[in-house]
Amino acid sequence: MIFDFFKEVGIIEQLSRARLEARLPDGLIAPHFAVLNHLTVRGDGAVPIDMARAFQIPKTSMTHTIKGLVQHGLVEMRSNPDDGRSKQVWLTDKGIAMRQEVINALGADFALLAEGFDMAALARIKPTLTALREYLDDARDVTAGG
Amino acid sequence: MIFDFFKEVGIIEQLSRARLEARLPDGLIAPHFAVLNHLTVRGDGAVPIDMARAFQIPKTSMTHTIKGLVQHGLVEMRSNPDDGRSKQVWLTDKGIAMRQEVINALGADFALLAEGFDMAALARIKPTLTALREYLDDARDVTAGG
DNA sequence: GTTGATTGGTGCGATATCGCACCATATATG
DNA sequence: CATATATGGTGCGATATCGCACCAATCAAC
Repeated sequence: MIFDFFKEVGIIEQLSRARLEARLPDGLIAPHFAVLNHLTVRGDGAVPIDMARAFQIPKTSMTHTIKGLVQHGLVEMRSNPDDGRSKQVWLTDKGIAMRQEVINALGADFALLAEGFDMAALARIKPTLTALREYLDDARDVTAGG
Repeated sequence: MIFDFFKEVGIIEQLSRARLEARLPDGLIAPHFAVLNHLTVRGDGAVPIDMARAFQIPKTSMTHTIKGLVQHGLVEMRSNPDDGRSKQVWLTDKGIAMRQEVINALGADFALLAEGFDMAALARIKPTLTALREYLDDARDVTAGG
């Protein structure tokens, strides 16, 4: 049944998140890492509201996550020269280093996974997951029956 | 890359959870529904600690979730005649009815999804997801590099 | 059977999520 | 350019998650 499909997705998300967070320093959780990663991959100095939209979370949640990163010295907030309302979030050297360490540790985790599980099978189903994600993303505001 | 696989899983989880919660009465979220569903599918009168283990969450979290369901009159707590330490969680008529209404609403959501997305493709990749979930589940305590 | 260890539940505190309200700034309208 | 509207950020309160500590009940070891 299709309901079970999403149940499996939920469990895998929970288990993989637990493994990620086991690699993070005390006091940091998945959303913190997601921000560091976003800044690295999509470009440093992002505006908080833009990341909130990218993650599809409320802006108050993003404010809170960034505050935690600032307190740990992993990012710093700067005023945005182009817009006095908004700010920019910049990685610190410590933040760059910490993300890299986590990436390295995750590499070991993935290597272990590859020893016991058919990674090619995951690569094979990834396009379908991507298509589903894109569909759900686009149809975000479409509701059945009101 | 394999990292992106889990990223897709995370996003799909987030989007599907949002859609589920849009179908729930005010004040109830996915974990509440998960408990109602568990009691319906796996058997009524479950012991809280057993559900906490099934969901792989701390027992304090389960206590909290059940408390919310009790306050909404959807389940009731009874003492366990077989073990004075533990309790049992039983669905109320209201709880049974509420779950069914949500199931019905989700049916409409799934029908809408089926109109725009290839459900057979999801059915095709489900076994791989199940295998991955089982693997991660079994290897829960195995760590790479300590 | 007494005693120590284990187990199930919960109060409490720290942190997370998020809606509401508010303020500062920017943009649009005239 | 004065004013209305929109936008970005944050304080606050409600609820969620979860580790720690504690208690009651059970089980294990003798």
